[in-house]
Amino acid sequence: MQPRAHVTLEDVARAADVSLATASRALNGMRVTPQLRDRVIAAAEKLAYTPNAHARALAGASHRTVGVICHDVTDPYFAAIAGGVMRVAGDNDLLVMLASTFRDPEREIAYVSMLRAERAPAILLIGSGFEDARWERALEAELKPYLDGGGRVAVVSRHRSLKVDSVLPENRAGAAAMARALLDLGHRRFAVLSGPRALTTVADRLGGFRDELAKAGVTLDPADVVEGPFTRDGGYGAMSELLARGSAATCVFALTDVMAIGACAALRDNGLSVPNDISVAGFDDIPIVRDLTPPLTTVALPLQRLGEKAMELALTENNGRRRRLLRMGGEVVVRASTAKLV
Amino acid sequence: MQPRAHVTLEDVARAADVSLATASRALNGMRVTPQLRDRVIAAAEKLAYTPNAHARALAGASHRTVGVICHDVTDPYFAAIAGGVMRVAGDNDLLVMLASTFRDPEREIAYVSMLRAERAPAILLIGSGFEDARWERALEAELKPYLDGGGRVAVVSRHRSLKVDSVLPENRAGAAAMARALLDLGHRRFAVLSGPRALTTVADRLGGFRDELAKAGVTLDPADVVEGPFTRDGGYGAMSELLARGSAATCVFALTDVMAIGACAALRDNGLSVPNDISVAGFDDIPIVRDLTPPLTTVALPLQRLGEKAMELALTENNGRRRRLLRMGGEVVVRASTAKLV
DNA sequence: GCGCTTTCAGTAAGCGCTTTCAGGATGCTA
DNA sequence: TAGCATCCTGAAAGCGCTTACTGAAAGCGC
Repeated sequence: MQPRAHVTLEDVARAADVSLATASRALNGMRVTPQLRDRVIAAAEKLAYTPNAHARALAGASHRTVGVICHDVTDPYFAAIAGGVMRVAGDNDLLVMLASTFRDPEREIAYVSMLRAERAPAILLIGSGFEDARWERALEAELKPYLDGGGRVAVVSRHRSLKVDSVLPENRAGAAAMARALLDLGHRRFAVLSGPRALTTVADRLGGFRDELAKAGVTLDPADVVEGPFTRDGGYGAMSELLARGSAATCVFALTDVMAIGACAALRDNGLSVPNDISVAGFDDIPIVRDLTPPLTTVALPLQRLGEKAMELALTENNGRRRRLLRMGGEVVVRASTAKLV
Repeated sequence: MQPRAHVTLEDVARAADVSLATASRALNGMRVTPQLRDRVIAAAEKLAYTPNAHARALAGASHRTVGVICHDVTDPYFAAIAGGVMRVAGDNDLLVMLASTFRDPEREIAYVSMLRAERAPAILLIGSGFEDARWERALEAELKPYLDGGGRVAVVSRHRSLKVDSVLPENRAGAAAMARALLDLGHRRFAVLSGPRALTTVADRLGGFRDELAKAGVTLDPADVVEGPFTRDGGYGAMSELLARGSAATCVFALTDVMAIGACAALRDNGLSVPNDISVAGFDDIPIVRDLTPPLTTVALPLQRLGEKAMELALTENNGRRRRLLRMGGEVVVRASTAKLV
């Protein structure tokens, strides 16, 4: 038998000798005589029938694939959050579509647009927004009609204009707490490995850290703030740059754990010991940092929970009033990568 | 103005005062008088129109979202491969939909079925298959009609029955090479931290390792092979179990790097030093293991390349003849986690 | 046994889009 | 200026499915 390109419901109906409507009903578990239903199901199985999701969606049946857009699934930070999202989605019998923008605002818009086109019931935006008015307007322009059309949106970690449910990790206060913890250890001269200024997360963490230091009368020398991509290699490069500049900092605060990992590698490659020669702290508490030697001091964020909460928000009605889950995490976990200065 | 639930092409056509056909053509860049086209585009923008992807797909337009199914995006191994897939997909202007099965065969089938329903142009299956005849048949039953319907499928790392293009990491020979490398270091008593027997990858790696040892007259004591989940905690647990058993092994081979990381943590927690007290080796060469202390000896797989190749296979015609990219990677990289036994 | 409600299968009307086909301008040749 | 090819535009036919709506048959009370 020559296989048909696609087996349709009509084929099934014909094979079972029933009408289209009956076939549809039988397959969707609606009231149909058991005898007919069995015939339809048998026919469907024999023909390896799979309903065309597009036709189904078009005909009005809701569909169950939510979209999750993050910067980079390859980054453990996003992977952990996505893990949380998928957990809750799985519990609710939803399929998850994960997309990476690789921090390209254009691509983010493209994905939102696509998800909108797919009539996904919900879109989750994970990760820092950009400090870019043009992008903000464009995203707004995509999201507004989507929301008006009944779409649900929840975001993790972007607090700007968007009028949607959000889960906000404690970036600013977390960084401030880290400043205090490091000051308590006796450090007075700090360096910061920063990420792209365009990310709101960078502004928050750097600001929180700097302001708290200022309260203690410690200022951050601009030469001690090095910017690099939010990646392991970005951290490596930034740390190398810092060493090249001959910074006198006794403690380096990397704005993400991933960068901190790169920084530690750079230090090791330069024959410096953490924390004996220099202390290193990170932010996020991604799972791996506990297993590093030395384990990394960092600001703990309940990553998996952030994802779970975001999915839950998107799943429940908000009655048009935006909800915000503030102050998620932000506690400093002091491990062995930071030394007490005597 | 009360926002419509969904702006349709018809709304745009009416606003621009043209026919449906013209609106469609204008928006799709087909030949239309510039004047009309501008009017249509202006109207579309004003109304924040986004074409309904389902209607479009149903009407026959091809769509550009490929599906990637892996065991767990949260695992750096899959994340790295997925990264490669996305790179190539991005270059080809494709959107990628990532799904995690969490090693549940049922869920894998569900995702394939869904992707089939979505009429995704290609499906990529990443990661070991299961040694389970029932599952194999069910998957076959999903894939066959999909392929017959013109769908493209490529797999990474599952070499069983499936008649589809595949990229096969050098599991068996890689493990054998590792056995030789470890023997060369002088080790004679080994332990293996294994994954679920149901995974073909486990059979290959364990078999390759064991057989190569046998060639050198070294046998693997069954008590020195501990099974656990392919996760960090799985490795931790398996290593703990091994210690509890009082194994005399001088070298532990974990079937994946992720497990090896857990194993190192367990050893550290037990006050044992790697590699002084015991050597540890892994498999995969996920990016992080270079940054561990000590950096991990492992079998290097070109993870990103595996993903890229798979995507490329799925993108190019195979004329019904299945292609296999064999012997990808498999070289042993000796780092500091394994010591020479004198 | 008659008229009523109830149950269930079938008919057909879309969902929003692409695309074929046909027809009306337009421009060109002779 | 008639005749023909060339372009565009619009009308309409689906793509495969869901779901009113319709109507027939069956079950009920009197």
